[in-house]
Parts: sequence; C-alpha cells; structure tokens
Amino acid sequence: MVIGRITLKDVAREAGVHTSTASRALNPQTQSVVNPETVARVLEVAQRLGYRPHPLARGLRTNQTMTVGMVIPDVENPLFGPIIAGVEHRLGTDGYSLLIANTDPRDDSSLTVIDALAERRVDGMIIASASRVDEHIRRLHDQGLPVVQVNRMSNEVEVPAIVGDDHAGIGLVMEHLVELGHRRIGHVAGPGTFSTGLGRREAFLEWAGKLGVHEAPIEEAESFRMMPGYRVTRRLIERNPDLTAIVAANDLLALGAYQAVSEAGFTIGQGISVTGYNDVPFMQFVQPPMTAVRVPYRKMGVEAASVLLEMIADSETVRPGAVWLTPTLSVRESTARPRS
Amino acid sequence: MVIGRITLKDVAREAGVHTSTASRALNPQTQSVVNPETVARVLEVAQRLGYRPHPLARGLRTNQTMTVGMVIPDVENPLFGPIIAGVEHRLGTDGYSLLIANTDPRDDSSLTVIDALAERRVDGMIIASASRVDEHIRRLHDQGLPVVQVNRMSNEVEVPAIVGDDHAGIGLVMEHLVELGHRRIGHVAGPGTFSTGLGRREAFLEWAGKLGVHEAPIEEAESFRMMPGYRVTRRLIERNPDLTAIVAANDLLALGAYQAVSEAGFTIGQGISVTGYNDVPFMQFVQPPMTAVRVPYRKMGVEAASVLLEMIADSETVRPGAVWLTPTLSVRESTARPRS
DNA sequence: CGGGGCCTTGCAATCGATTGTAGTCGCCAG
DNA sequence: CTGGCGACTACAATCGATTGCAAGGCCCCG
Repeated sequence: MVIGRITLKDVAREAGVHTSTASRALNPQTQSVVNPETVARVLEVAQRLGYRPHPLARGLRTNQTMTVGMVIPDVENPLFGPIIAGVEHRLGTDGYSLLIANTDPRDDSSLTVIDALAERRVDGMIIASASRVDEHIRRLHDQGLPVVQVNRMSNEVEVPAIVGDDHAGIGLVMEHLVELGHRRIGHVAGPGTFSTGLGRREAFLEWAGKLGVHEAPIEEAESFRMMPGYRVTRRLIERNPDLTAIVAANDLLALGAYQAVSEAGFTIGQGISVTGYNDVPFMQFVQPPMTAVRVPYRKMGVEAASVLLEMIADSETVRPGAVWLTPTLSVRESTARPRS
Repeated sequence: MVIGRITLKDVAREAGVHTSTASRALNPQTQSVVNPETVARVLEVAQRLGYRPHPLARGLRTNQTMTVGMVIPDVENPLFGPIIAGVEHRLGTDGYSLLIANTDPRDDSSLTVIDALAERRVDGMIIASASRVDEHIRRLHDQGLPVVQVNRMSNEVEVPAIVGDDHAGIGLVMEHLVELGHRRIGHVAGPGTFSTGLGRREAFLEWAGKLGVHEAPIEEAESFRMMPGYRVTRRLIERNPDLTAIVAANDLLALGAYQAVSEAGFTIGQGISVTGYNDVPFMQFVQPPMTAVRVPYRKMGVEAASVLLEMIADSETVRPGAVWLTPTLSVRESTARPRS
C-alpha cells in the first residue's frame, strides 16, 4: 500500500511519549488532562510527520465508522442528484462520508442492499426508497440504527422523514388551475404504495372539494414512468371527455399525459392544461414548457443529513416525526385558460 | 449499538474450536487446511447464529476496506447517474461498496475531497472529474493506489481511462450532417481544459477536413453550460452568417445554441441544424427533439469498475491505457437538410 | 518399537487506535 | 522526615478478525 504510513506509535516515539499520551493529546476531548507543553509537542510532531489516524483502527475501538449509508431507488432518476448532493455536502462538513447503494427497481434488491450497508456498520442510514409499508425500515429502526427517510416516507412514524409538502404542492397547482378557470380536472395518480402517490392523490381530492371543482376523476398509474402516464391519461380522457386540465403526480407521468392529450386531438395548454410534479431538469425545455411543482430537493438532502447527524450524536433527543418542505410552482406554458 | 452482535469468538466457542480454526473454516482460501467435518460444523454454527464478520476488524488486519471511492464533479448533472449506477452495480457483485464524493465545481474542493477519500483507505478510486492536467490523479497514482478515470481523462497515460470515443461520436454527427448536405458547419467547443472539450474539437476539425466541409469555424465556451453555449453560438453566427449547422460539444451547450439560433431568426432544424452530445434524459422532449450523440454511460461505469477491480486484485498485470466506448447517434428533428 | 511426516488445530502476535487503571514525581503540610 | 494529594504519564487491555508458527495426534515404515 502506501509506503511508510505514519502511525500513532511513530508520533509518540518522535515526541518522546507513550502512545496513550499522544492519543489523548490529539483528541480534543481528552486534551485537557495532558500537560499543555506535551500537547503542543505532540501536535507539532503529528503535523510535521503528517500523521493521519487510521479510520479502521479507530472505528474498531470506538465502534463508529464515520460513514452513512444511503439507499436510492434509482440513481438514474435525475430527482436524486440534488438530494445526494445535499446529503453529501452536509455530511462532509461533519467529517462523515456517504456510502451509496442503488436498489434496482426491477428486482427487489432492497433487502440485500440495505443489509450490505448495515453489515458495513454505517453509523446511520438515509432511505430514499421507502414504501408505505416497509419492513426493512422497521427492522433497521428496531436494531437501534439511526435512520431517516427522505423524499418518500413509510408508515413507521417513529422514523423521521424529510419530505415535500404534497398537500401544499398540489394546492399550488389546483389554485393556479382554478384561478385560470378550470373546474373539471383529472388526476393521474402515482402508485398508492408510495407516500407520494397516495398523498398527492388525497390532496387532490381535498383541494378539489375545497375549491369547488365540479369534476375530479382519478386514475392510478402503476409506476411513476412515462408509458403508464400515457395509458392512464388516455383512459382518463376517454371516460371524462370534458376535462380541461390534468394534474399528474410527477413529471414523467405528465410527459406521458402530453402524448395522450396530443393524440386525443387537443393542444396542451390551449385545449387541455397539464401539470407536472418535481420539476426535474429540462422541464422548461419540453414542448410546451411544463408548469410543475418544484420541490427543494437539495435542501431536502441537507435537512435529512442534519437530522441524521443529530440522531447519531444524541440518540435520546426526541426528534420530529416528519418535516414537510414547502414547494413552489414553476408556471409555464402547459397551463392556460380552459377552452370554452 | 446492535445488541448481542455475534463475533467469531462466539462461533468458535459454540463450535468447540479455537477462533483461528473458525476463521480458517470460514475463509474459502484457507478452508482446505481444516478438517472437512470441522468446516461443516463451523459453517453450520455460523449460519445458525447469523455470524457476520466485522468489516473494520477484518480490514484492520488485512489492510482492505472493500470500499471504492468515486469523485464526481457535479452529482446534479444527470450525466453521472447512469455512470454511478453502472459502477455501483459492478462493485456490488464483488462485495465492494461505493463511497461517493462530490466536488463542487464552484470552489476547488477536489483536493480535500480526494484526500478525504484516500484517508478512508479506500481500496481504489474512480475519478470522473479529471482535468487534462490533473496533479491529484498523479499523486494518487504515485502513492500506489489503484485509480481509473471515467468519462474524462487526464494526460496521465499510466492511469487507465474509460471514456467515450469522441472521434467516432463527432464522426457520426459530421457524416450525418454532410449526408444531409451541410458544408458550412460551426462547432461550439467545450473548455479545452477537459479531454472531452479538446477531443471533440480536434475530431471536429479532422472530420471537417476529411468530409470536405468548406467552412468549419470554432468558438470555445468557458464551461459546459447553457449560457456559455448561448453566448458562443451568437458570436459564431454573427461571424459566420452562412453556417447551416452547429455541432455542440454537449447537450447543454446545444440548448444554449437553440436559443441563440432562434433569436437570430432561424428555425432550428429548418434554418440551422443543431446537434448535442451525450443525449441526457429528456433531450427527445425538447423543442425540437434534439439530434445527439448517445454515449453508453452505464456501460462506461461498469467497465470502469471492472478495470478497477482487476487492478485491485492484481496490481501487476498490465492494463489498457484507455478504453473508448463506441457511441451511437440519436437522430431527431433538430437536424435536416440545409436551407438553400 | 521408535521415529519421521502429514494432517489438523491451538497459541499468540498483530493490525492501530482508545481508555481504565496504576504508578511516578514534586510539593506541601503535619 | 513522612504521608498525602494533585497533575501527569505509562502500562496494558481491548475492539474482532487474520496468520505464522508450534504442537499434538496418528499412521506408516523401517
């Protein structure tokens, strides 16, 4: 490996003290019990030799890896980039590193992936892949491992979750559409197995009632992808030909809706308005530019990491069950006044 | 932490052997020196108790972390999702985990980020952030750490690199344009400090000569982002009003070009053709759908991980200096016959 | 019947740090 | 002169595995 690595023993010998003394001198916690002059000498030697503590040796003794695991349902989804960036940034300032694991959505690899991370003895875990009922999360929590959920949440109320405020987000969209004059609005829902799918669906219904929307049919897509969005929107339009707007539960579903709406002979924006959710990169460049709810994903990552670090530092403190981050609305050309 | 964790000592006691024997029985390498019956007994006990070796203890002794570090210049760039996915997938099959570090492109944090990873004693490193002259990569290599570059490469020929074949990619675009009838083609180049910027630029010139392109002006953008692409394309069009096509060095530059071309009063595709490079997600939905070179990024990640694992397993074998992955062309509506 | 060699297993050192406990030294009071 | 206290520092155990070496048992052959 790296030749001539400097160990604590080297520092101790060079400074003329025992390794235990050198250790205490180097550790801010225990520095106070060591003679200040000795501390200075050890520090100087450590600096001069370029001493770096061996993380494995330290971790073995202290039972900490200074490592956090993160489980992503699909790294290729641009949604997760900003979350990862936020998490990584926050962790880095506290000296923690981020171990990434990707669950292939095709097979259910989440079990092995989570176990692999747990076996690495990470100090905590951030789960971006929660299902509403998620035994993996419960198991981790039962084992006493600090865990937080991000983006989506399970029913495990004991595990903190940092998520977007779907009720507020759908509210932004619905108020926008109602303000434009829409009263017959359909919802392309995401899978009810995820909190985002279910939450946006419930919010849709609630806002529809509150805002006096006459007609508010819902069709549920089997996944948050484009083709299901296409199929479901077709069905929605066939069954409810008078709809003037479609609220999709995410951007990809909305892109599917774009296609279905076009094929049905409507102009998006003019004939039927369509909205997305998440506002992933490039939604301003699709045709027409998509009106979508924007969720502060980077901030979400930062928050999740912060909460996790708190839990790691002090596992007793009572933590918030959930934090809802307030979204904003990016209004673009896929929404307009309804056709008369 | 987790209560009652099972250690090797527990397994040994339960199986009635010494820990060293248990260790050997559990390790496929050394299993052969242990009595088959003993092996079976130890295996059974380990299985029954749910024994999991402690990675830190093992790593401390064997000087391996079974961990690989990856340095990403910008996690939010959708380009890197597939690369990460590929790397993670390949590493996982060999029991390695992936430590992610993001270099904020704003400050030069690459030094500290790389050092942080190195101090964690990763068994190898994958660098996606190489500059053409990159002292960090050299330093790692000099320290004897297995390193591979991905996507971009530095001038360090000793360090393997898995990159897209830019010469072939630009060739695809140029042949496509020339076939359509274009003879006056401009290039929006990326920064010459990156191998991708320089390589595509040189390839552009070479193919222009080879294919008989009359006019082949180049302007270099300061970064691979949209606004620089916009500014540079404006300049390109002003100085060369007869251009009928623009080859951009990546998709974002091409989107900038879209805007500049529109503002100059041309229709993209009809008036001036524009091509992108990378074909990140959603390029098929921009207006007009973008013709772009598609690079097999997931495969790139898999290859990089494979090469790195080989280097880790056997640091002596001679490795390829560089592997060029063949791109394909996604032909869409941003390219068409030139205006007459 | 004794010794050499093979197969198997145990002993103990080791990786590099942290930390509880014991010991040393100087100084002051009795 | 001695006991005791305070301030430091050294010793050694420990975390959980791996591994070189030695030792034990057994068989076989001379």
